[in-house]
Amino acid sequence: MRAPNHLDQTLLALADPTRRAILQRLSAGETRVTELAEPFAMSLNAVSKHIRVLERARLVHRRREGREHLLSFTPKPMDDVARWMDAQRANWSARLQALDDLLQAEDRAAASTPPDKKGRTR
Amino acid sequence: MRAPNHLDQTLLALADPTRRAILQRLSAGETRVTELAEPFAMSLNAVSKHIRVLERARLVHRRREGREHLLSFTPKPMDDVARWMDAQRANWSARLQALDDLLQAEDRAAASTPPDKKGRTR
DNA sequence: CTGATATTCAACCCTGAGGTTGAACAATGC
DNA sequence: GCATTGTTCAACCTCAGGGTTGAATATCAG
Repeated sequence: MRAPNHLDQTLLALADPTRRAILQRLSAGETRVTELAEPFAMSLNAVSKHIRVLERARLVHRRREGREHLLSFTPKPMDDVARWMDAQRANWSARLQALDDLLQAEDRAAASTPPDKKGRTR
Repeated sequence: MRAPNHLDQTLLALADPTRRAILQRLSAGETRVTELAEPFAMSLNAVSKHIRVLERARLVHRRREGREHLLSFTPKPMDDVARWMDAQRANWSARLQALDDLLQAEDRAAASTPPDKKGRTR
């Protein structure tokens, strides 16, 4: 029994072209379910399920107005993803930078001592 | 038979805490498979499968050195995700901005005409 | 009340994801 | 050659994802 966290659910929700298309459509404004489903080559029910996935990930908010359900895009979870990715890339860059510094230090050391075959591949 | 595109595969690969942890570990530098698997409460085989998912998404590159397989993080696919998200949020902001402009225009119009109760619910 | 429209619920199917275990393969050490 | 280490391959299990169809629910229009 896993307890999927928010990042899991957001990324999972985004990992489907239909759902990304839905979000794209919604970022142009509130839309009814049927209207949203119309362009897709699948049943209304299938789209309804996709919407539930997006709601679970809090990427979509539903507002009921009579028998119509109006959906809107709520971008906050994507900010969280962006933050995770930024952190990840910061790590990565930091490591590359450290590696670079190290290599330069080695070069300087090599320059002041008899050059004895430094194999810096790449 | 769907043909999942790169975004799909990248996001799917990222939508799992084990795999995100693997990437985090790898962003600190190249690591052997066994070493990578050690902290996880699952079989080596399970981790090996996760790695294959990451490779399929091109988030990880494998370099064979003797019997050891050295894995490294390759961030490019995450850049693509970042680009998609930026575009998405640009859309969203643009729409909010347009909405805002519209509302302000209406307010100005309302201020210069007798308010005649148009049922703008909410 | 009746019928049409908007939407979900429920049951089912198929495929793939994530895990297991056991065997196979490849490189190393003696 | 032989045992050991690093890693994958293969078969299997269970469960969730994404789709279908058919029925149920809620609202609106007459």
